[in-house]
Amino acid sequence: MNRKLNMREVARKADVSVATVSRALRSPEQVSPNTVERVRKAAEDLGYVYNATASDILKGRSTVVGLVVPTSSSTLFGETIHGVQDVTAEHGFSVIQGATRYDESREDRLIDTLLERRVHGLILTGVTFRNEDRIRRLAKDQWTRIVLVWEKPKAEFGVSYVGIDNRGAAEHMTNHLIDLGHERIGLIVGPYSRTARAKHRLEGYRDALEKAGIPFDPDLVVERRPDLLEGREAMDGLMSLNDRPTAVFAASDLFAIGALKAARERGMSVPGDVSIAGFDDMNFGAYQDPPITTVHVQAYRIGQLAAQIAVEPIGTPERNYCLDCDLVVRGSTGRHKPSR
Amino acid sequence: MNRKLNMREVARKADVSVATVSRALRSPEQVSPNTVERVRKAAEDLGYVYNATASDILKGRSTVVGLVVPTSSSTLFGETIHGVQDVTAEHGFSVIQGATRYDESREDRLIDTLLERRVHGLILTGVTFRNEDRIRRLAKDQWTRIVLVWEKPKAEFGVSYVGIDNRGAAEHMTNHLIDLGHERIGLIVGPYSRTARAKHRLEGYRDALEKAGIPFDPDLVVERRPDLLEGREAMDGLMSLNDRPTAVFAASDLFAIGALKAARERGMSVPGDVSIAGFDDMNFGAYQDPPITTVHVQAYRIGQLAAQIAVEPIGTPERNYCLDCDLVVRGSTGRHKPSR
DNA sequence: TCTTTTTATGCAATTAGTTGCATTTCCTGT
DNA sequence: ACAGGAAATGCAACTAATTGCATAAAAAGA
Repeated sequence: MNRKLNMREVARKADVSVATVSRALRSPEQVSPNTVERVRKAAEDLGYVYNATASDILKGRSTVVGLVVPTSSSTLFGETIHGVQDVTAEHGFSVIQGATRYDESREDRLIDTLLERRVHGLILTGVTFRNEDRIRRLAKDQWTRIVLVWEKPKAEFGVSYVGIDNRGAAEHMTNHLIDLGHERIGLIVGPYSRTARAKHRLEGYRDALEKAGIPFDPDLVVERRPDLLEGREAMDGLMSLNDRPTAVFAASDLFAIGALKAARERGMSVPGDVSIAGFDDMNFGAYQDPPITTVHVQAYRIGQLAAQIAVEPIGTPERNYCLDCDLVVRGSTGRHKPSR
Repeated sequence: MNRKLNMREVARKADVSVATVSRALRSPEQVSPNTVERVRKAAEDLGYVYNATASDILKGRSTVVGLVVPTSSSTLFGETIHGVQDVTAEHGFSVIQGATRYDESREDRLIDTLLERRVHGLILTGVTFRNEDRIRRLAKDQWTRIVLVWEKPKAEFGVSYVGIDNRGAAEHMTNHLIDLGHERIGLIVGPYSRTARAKHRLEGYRDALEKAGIPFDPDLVVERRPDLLEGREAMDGLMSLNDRPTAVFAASDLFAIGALKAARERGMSVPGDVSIAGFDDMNFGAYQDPPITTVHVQAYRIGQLAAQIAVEPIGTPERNYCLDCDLVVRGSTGRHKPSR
């Protein structure tokens, strides 16, 4: 209806100046109670809504943070998103969000857009190597607060991060499988050639093998985009090998659940015929049959911490957190039976 | 670093006026190729980034849409979010997103914030009855384009919507169970006292019972917040009844997967001892053992359509879509065996 | 060469809210 | 009653980008 409903209109109605309206609504202690009431009533009657964007512009700041996730349809990143939203809301910030869907050009465009919106902070999950340089430059310029999430970047990156020790956790899980007597261990892993998270999980897997003196076999490693169907297909491939693995480390619970289905379809029992281990501890994992052995990640907490860093004033020194993540042993992994 | 890097700076560097900079960057055909080049270079050198927010303010429009979902950690709403993001991005819009987490006060505050950000459109998923009046008023004022999603609202609501016929689909699914010979059919359903989506599913269930001449038993209806654990607990309650149901319609796949686990824990076979039907066709459903019979919903498409409506110019008449959703019969439902 | 037309660029006002400074109003003390 | 101080309010400039109008410069036509 009335497209230009601004403080001027309210001022006219309340018979005061715009300045007074601004003060009455935003810092009422500077205005007489009488006037505050009159202005409030005028605003109410007109249906006036404060314009946060205009305020941001004028004050030369921004109360928006950008959030980039690989996908919005994941219970795991969902928890992180909730953590971010809760903390930003507390500070009066809004969240502009976008999903890359593992597509690098979408990632590029998303970051462009967020910068044009002048986000105060930028929380990046699963950035690809391609954009590393750009991130580093942005961080150095100090216009926006950059927070890398879910991954601990290289030491002298000069960027805040909130992550987990993917490499250590992957090594830990692989050791669990080795301890159960497995020697041929398959790995289904995310796009390790493009993201650090997947790369480090692969490295952890190799570390464990090496320390145990088990030779690395590239045929046992499958690189896939994390999702159920890809996990199922990857598992199917691994199970078709001549000398097939007796355990599979599916480095995402999505892979693991897909793999579980593939095993079931082949009439294989888990963990009787093959053990399956996941990563991330997505809520669905515990509801599978058998429930998935996995690595627990404090996804919500990660989001909270990232948001806390992101909303801090420009110029605040970078902060880093590396969160613990524990092995959760459930029913999908078991002792290797050499009898087969 | 340089906090006030604006067109004025670029203009100074390129030795032209701000007006020329604006034109060179945004509508280069109005400026001589020579100058365009000089301005572009200056902008590049300074690391200038266009300020979309300032442009919005001046033009008195907004290129942001607000998106409210019940939860961000759902593969289902995730698809809708992707649909929204893809279409809005095509039109140069950004998405400010928030999750209510089934909390009404969070919903209130979220809508407040989005209005203060002057979103051009507002896509609302799972609004509670509490906010219905407010929505109706907002829609009438025509400042923002309101789109209700995932639910077909009452006829003369005067708001755009993109939804499914929850009532019809629920009736359809209940009929499926009745056709299989079930007469005692449990229902685990979302907060029907607060959201239309759940309410209509309950009504569809009752419609089917009534038409089949099966008396409605309130003990068989459990109202819960949609999530795995709640589904498991609800199922446990239903299975503890003296005259327990032989089939359970879990009106969300989350409930269904939780219920499946509860049945398993009690040593009951599905569908041998009890049939379980879900709703929404979340990707995990097909990966359960047995795979869940459910109602397929075109979640991504819903998001696309909603976004299309949301980005249309203010004043465009409201549009409505009611999408088809098909029954997907999988392994979790089977014929009732009176032998028990 | 001089006009006419086209093209390019600058000026200044505009959007909405904020804030330092100036002014007015009110209250207190003498 | 009047000065002094405090509180309340208004004025106007500011944030960044856009655009109608005016002017300047270049190109085309006579």
